[in-house]
Amino acid sequence: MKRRPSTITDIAKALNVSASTVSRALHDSPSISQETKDAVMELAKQLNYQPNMLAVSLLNKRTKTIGVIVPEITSYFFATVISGVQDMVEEAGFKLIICQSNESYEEEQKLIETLSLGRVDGFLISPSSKTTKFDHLEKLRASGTPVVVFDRDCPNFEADKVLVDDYDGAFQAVDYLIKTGCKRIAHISGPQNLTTCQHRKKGYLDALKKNGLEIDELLNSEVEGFTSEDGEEATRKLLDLNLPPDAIFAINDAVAIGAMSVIRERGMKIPDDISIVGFDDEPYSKYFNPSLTSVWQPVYDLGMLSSRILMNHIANDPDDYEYRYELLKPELIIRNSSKPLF
Amino acid sequence: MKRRPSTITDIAKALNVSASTVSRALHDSPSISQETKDAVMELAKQLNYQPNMLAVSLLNKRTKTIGVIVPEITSYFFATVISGVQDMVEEAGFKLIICQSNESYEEEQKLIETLSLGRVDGFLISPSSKTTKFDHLEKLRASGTPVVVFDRDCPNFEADKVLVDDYDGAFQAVDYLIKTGCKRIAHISGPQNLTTCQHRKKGYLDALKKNGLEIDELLNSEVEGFTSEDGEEATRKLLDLNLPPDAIFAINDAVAIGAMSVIRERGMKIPDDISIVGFDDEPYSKYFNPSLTSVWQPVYDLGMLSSRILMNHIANDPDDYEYRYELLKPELIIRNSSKPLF
DNA sequence: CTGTTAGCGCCTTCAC
DNA sequence: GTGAAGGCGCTAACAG
Repeated sequence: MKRRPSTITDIAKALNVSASTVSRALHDSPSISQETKDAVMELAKQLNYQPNMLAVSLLNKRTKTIGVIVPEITSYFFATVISGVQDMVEEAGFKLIICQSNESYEEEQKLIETLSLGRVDGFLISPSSKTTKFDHLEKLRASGTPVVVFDRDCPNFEADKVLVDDYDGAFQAVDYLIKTGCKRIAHISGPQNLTTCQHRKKGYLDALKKNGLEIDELLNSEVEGFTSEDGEEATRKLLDLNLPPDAIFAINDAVAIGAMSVIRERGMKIPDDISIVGFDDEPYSKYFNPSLTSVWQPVYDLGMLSSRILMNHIANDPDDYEYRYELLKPELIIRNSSKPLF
Repeated sequence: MKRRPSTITDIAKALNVSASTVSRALHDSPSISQETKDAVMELAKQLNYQPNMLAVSLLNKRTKTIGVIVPEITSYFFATVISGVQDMVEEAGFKLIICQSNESYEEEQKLIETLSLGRVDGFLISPSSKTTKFDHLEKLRASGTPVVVFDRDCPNFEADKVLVDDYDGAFQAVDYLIKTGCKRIAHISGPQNLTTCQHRKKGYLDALKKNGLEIDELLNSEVEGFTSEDGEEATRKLLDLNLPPDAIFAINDAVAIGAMSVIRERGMKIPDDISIVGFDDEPYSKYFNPSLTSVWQPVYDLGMLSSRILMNHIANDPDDYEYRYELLKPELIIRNSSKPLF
């Protein structure tokens, strides 16, 4: 049943014309008689001819494919970014090869390697939490492959970057908690070699300082991963302190959810005994009980913008290209896991 | 800065040998002197030579790439399936091109078309909820491209299939609700041209019948999408009935979550006034308040198995290939949104 | 051990 | 208007 796909040469032979003529006819070149065109077109349809993009790519050195590397695909955040990317590049006729590094530096390296061999036209990358060296990215840059870094920054690596103002988001959240009367605000922070986590922590600290609150090291608990289980564990520790917190600002919603569950277990009331704020504003967050106050990020737009910049860079790559740096603004969404302002 | 990647010919010229020799040396062919090999290897490293997979693919007609088409990538279900697929095929050196049809038949068609041009070695497909004709898939089959259909069946289309026993999952859920004393059990069903939704509905109906409960058409509310918002709307209707239900079996967790929120709004108690059961057992479901009883599916395994079957089919494709049909078993996870058995 | 030839499928000169 | 030739990068015969 498996038969060889038909080629331009097949058509040429059957019609007793040259392959070039067929190629031109298929591309509707003006220098081909209508007669020939019609004949070619018809036979092409009949033979179910489909151009072999591999051959075309080999010839003009462009695959119309871009590689996307994310730490993981199952999180709402990255899945939505990808969705935005997809919708953007599709119009331009680009395909996506999506890969997850599983937060591993080695896997990330290998993925870039492999995709390079396939000659993707550009990369969209959010580095793993273990990535601290960027040689693999430098290599891409050296070879002239456009790269856009998104969400998680790669310090000292020059490229187009589309990031979120995590500092601002965190600052807003904590400043708000303070204004609602919280005095001992804890932070469950993420891996500190991720810029996003650094910036959120800094935003937290600066909000405390600005409001004249003392900084207590014990109130900062760092988690390895980003799951609710991580949040549960961190929260238990915080609640076991001699002076437990009256608010928790969590690195993300998943962790916040874990925190809420532990707090409920202990019979404490949210937000009366303790306020909770998350980060990401996942779709479910408003459905929790109480609904979760969280920092919303323009995730879909992040994907759209990153890919637009990449496509632009690919289409038009002068020697004096100036890297773009975009910082998107997050927004605090106030719900019932924190107290109202008045 | 953008320089042409070096090729086998570059190395050959520099070393005054033929391209074939270089090719053989790079592949560590036994018929090449160690001397030459060393020289080639060294220069290759020096020039940062990377084989052009496009050329290789063009030659041996295999791209080591498989196309994955899902309705949407942002749902926990499909994202996790993809994760399983990724982990499986990676070992075999395959890449993934992941695309979402956005539940549109047209987009699905176009995606298959485009990926075919790129000569992917096989397809992993879960059809859109609008897909009722399978000509696009038949075309693939005719061209000899292996296709594995997963989760959502394509009736009358012959292919490898890896599905979940949705009927069984639904039956378990509803049977359990009845055993805990529920008498008026509603079902919020999904688009009925999806086999998954059909089967869940049938499981629901059969469980009622088997237990001698009357079937009330009013207790079945069908939603278009799979979001919590859809669930809210459907639930409002159900609660507004003259004889409202004392339990709701929802097509998935997202819908169930929406249902819970409406029920809380109305001041009713879960599960005392009304029990809720979802489907998918998403990671957050156990963190809701009350935690959600749900039907768990072996999602990751679904991805692993589907891709294993596909890779197998690709590697070894005799004329008398027998399509495989796998039906994975779901499992009811009992939590606090439903009453205990005793 | 190594080189030559040919070709994967397509397109782009350069001829006529 | 159309054809022939050459080449994208690589590999698999077939010769030595």
